[in-house]
Amino acid sequence: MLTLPFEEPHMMREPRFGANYPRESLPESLEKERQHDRSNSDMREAEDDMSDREEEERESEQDDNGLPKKRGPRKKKSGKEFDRTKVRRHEANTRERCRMHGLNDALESLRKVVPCYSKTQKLSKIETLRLAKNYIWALSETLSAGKRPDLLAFVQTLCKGLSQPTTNLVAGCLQLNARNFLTDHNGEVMFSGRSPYDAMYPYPGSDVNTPPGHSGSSVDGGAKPFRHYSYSGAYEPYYENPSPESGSPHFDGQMSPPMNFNGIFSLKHDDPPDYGKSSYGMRYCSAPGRTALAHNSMYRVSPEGRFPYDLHVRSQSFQAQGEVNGSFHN
DNA sequence: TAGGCCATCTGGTCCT
DNA sequence: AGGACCAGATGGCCTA
Repeated sequence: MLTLPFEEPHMMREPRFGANYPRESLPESLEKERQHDRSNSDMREAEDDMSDREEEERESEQDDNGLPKKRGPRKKKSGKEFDRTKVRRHEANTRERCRMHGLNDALESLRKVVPCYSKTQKLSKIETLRLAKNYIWALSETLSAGKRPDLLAFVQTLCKGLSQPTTNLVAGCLQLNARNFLTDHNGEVMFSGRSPYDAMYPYPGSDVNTPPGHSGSSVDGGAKPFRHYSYSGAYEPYYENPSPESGSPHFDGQMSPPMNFNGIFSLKHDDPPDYGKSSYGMRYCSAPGRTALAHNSMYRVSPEGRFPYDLHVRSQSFQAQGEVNGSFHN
């Protein structure tokens, strides 16, 4: 169906800034799209005349019951009524744009609190939602387990159901070898590596890392290709690059806010972030020597450096919730 | 060039 | 009546 606007030519030139739209209070996000909008509206303006004609033809085709309309002179809206309809439609369009911008702002806020954030390589909407769901799931499992989590299993849970590019991005953010988190055709994350410490930290339960909506999708119908690997001083093989200063090819170097300002994942940080000020959640270090412990950590790295990350899952997570809620209530 | 992603317009439905 | 919400349609942009 060809959807064409009602706007009159003079409105089409500034489709976003009709008489009823407060320019002064225009959000920044709207301002940035003005240029883009103009190009679209120019195209629509050329089609406006045809729009009116086609609309009238549509109205004449069927009645309220979907049946062909009775013959006779079609009731035509008066010019005043027609103008009012157009104005209302235009106002509705403006409101709808604002609503969608609010939705996008909220989504952007969500992007900033999931464990993989990059201004230059933004996650798509659907991938943001998937990653957020996985993140919540992984954190919930960590909480319910009541014991130190498995790093790789945690990351694998994060990557479940994500596209390969997103998986690469997440792995890049975490400075892990993306090849260890290959996603198979069923959307399951396949781990190609093998930890010699698998038996050292056996994970309780068999399905604790399967997010809702991802169960039963494996080929064998029950067994998950998702294996639980523990982390120890021998984790170096899982890094794409031993240098903490280099990321994956898809990673632009900007860490997600959990690393940048929330401190969930703390890579590339020699100094521990100030958790008392702004951070929450989980972080882990990129090298055994980088203990980077917060004094209020729930989980701590063992003296042998077997567990190079720790968790902050109590008060800091509530802080995080507050931040998220705040973002969504802007 | 095809496909993915996105913004926008639009009409329908529901609610106040 | 009017606003919020939703989903379909459409076209633009970008990338492989």
